Amino acid sequence: MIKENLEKYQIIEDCPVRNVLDRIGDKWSILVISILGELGTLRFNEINSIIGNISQKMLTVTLKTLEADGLVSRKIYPQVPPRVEYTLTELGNSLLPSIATLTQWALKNMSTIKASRERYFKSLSVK
Amino acid sequence: MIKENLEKYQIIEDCPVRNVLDRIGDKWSILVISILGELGTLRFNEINSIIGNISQKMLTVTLKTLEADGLVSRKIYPQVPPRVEYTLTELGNSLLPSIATLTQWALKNMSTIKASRERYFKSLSVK
DNA sequence: CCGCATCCTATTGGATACTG
DNA sequence: CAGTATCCAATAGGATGCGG
Repeated sequence: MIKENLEKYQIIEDCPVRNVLDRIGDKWSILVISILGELGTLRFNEINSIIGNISQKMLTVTLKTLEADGLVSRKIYPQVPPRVEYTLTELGNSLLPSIATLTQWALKNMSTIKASRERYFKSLSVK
Repeated sequence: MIKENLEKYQIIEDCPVRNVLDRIGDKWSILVISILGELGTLRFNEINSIIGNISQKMLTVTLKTLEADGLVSRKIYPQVPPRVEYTLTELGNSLLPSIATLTQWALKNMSTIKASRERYFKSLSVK
């Protein structure tokens, strides 16, 4: 009864789901997508300011990865100093509902989870 | 117009969303939750077999973390050799729809994303 | 059977300095 | 302004061996 489920979950070559989720499962992608989804088009330093504690390097690689995956589009204005704007693509927008569902779940249950963690670690120190 | 959004996204102390999403954003949690969600109660080695390429250590820490967060319950049968069963809690079950939405999005769009990546890296090598 | 402990490697991500 | 390049620290995660 379990045998027939093996193939479904085993990562034979490269699991399609993990292949995609690994990307947005990093430290900043979901946050950047949420911000762009809510505020629309933003410049590099605007995103930087909004997040506040992201390093320039990580914002660069996050945006580059999202651009490579086709979730974010990048528009360069050929002027000095340069102006670069980022916007969600249609594909990026299609991801918003899923992310919203997930973050809402997180918001709703975070206090329960935190309490559970404390209870768990307290029970460990007793043993 | 951006100022009033600052506080919302800046990670002043610890962002509640990231605090929770960091956990399920690791390599195995979503997979384990999906498997338990679909197959119900499973023993340690059953999950191990179904995934196939997970190390024993990582399955242990993944299950322990999910248990600490209250997403998975652990039942020990006091016998030799030991028998330990894992099941989603109600909280764990409540996460299933969100995960399903996300994985369905991933499945639906993975080919598009893969194509986008190839196009992107091909355009890089041209420059 | 179900782990835990240890060691080791690879990857992630931050800090800093520099460029068009 | 919008990056790139380099170095470094922290963490994640795999391999192996042992134990109840």
